[in-house]
Amino acid sequence: MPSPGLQRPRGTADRLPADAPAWDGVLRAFARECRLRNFQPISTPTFETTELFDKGTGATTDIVQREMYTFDDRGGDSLTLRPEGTPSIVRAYQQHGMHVLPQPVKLYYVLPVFRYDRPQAGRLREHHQIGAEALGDPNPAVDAEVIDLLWSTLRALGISDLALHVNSLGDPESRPAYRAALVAFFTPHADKICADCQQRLTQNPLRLLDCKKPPCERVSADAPRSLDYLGDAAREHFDTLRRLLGALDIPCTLDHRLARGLDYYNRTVFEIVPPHGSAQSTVGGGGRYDYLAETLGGPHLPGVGFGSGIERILLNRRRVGLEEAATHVPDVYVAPLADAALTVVTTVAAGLRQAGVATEVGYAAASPRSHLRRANAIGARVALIVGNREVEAGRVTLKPLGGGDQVDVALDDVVSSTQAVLAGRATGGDA
RNA sequence: GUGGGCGUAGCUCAAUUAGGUUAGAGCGUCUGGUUGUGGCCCAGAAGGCUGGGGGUUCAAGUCCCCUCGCUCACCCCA
Repeated sequence: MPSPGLQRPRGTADRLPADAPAWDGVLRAFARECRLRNFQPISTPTFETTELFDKGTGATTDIVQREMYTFDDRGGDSLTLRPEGTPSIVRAYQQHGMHVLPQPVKLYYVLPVFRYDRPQAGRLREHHQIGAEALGDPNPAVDAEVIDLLWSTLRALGISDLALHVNSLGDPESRPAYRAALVAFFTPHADKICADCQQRLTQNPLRLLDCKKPPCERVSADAPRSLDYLGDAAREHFDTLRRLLGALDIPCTLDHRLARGLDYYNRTVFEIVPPHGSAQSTVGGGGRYDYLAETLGGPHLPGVGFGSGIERILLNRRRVGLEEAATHVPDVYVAPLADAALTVVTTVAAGLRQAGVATEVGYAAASPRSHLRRANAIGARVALIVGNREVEAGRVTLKPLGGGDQVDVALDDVVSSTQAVLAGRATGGDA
């Protein structure tokens, strides 16, 4: 691997031509599911003011505390490579006055996100997410549609063994009571939980729930459940969501310990995970964030959305044994046998391309053997050979590479004859 | 951020039990196999400061240290 010279930065990946079909497949499936639900595409800058994430993502999150790529630009402004998509989308909603549009405003995006973390399988410092946000409507039917969008996309991609975990974190009014209950519950057990968790006890008690360490899990098994602290409205919201998920035939598991790592969630939180996944295997996750917009200094704006890692989706496609499509190859190869054929080759190729036929050319005169070897290696189905004989006669030799006799066609008929051969019809050329 | 494994041509791997001459092969690439015809086959070539740096030794791809990178687990997330 590391040959001399420059290497890409740690935790980044090159996406090579061979990877394109799989990647495009994800984007196409996602765009289709979005279109079917009237989600519209949006894209926002790769970097934003640091303040957006400090306030939006939340100062107590790991993301903000130790994972952001933050730098001062030459003008002295603090900027940050986005570590997630949601705050940018809410910011764009506010900045463009999308409250004048029919609500909810439903947006989707595909974007690179950056987090400084130790790379491992399924975890990169730059990864890519598909995501969607529905802004301006608090109804649980919107939550259901957002979850359905991600679920359906993954199903369309052939990954059918994933599990949906859901929970409700309640609203700001009920949160203090629940938080206090957690603290009251865990404090007597403080000596039995890990050091991290002891810190969480004061910093962010909700996160005590999803610690995977056995001692902590033992303790938290009997911990108070957020559902028991929900207000009537939040309870009804969650019940309706689960009913609608049932109507959509989306099986979901109630996970009392699902808390998510972002500060802004209220009510609905969800995650989609593979059957035997570990912590870093989450394929996608999201939730409702009705108070994020206010946190950013705007008017009240309910919202719900998700993000899902494209690299992890692809990992799961491979895990379940799905084959990816082959890369595109040209249909035709045009081969000059002599310098005098170069002009003809160029114009023939241009004519084919105008007719929509993918065409590769030989860029220099060479022997038929070497040209045909190359044509074969490239995967072309038809070779068009132009040598001195053809140039003089104003014709080209058309050779089907899958077998069959080669024919000699007039320059004016090259496009139609080639298309006929590609379509599997008789060539019509005179031999 | 914490711990473990690994690092030889573009790729997959070799390199004779405690180190020993010009580090090999297959695949791939390029060029040829007389006269204008591919796939198979044959031949040849290109391609490595053995990730990088330092150390031990008469001698290091092989041993030691550092560093970079990959990888696995933890953590966290997508």
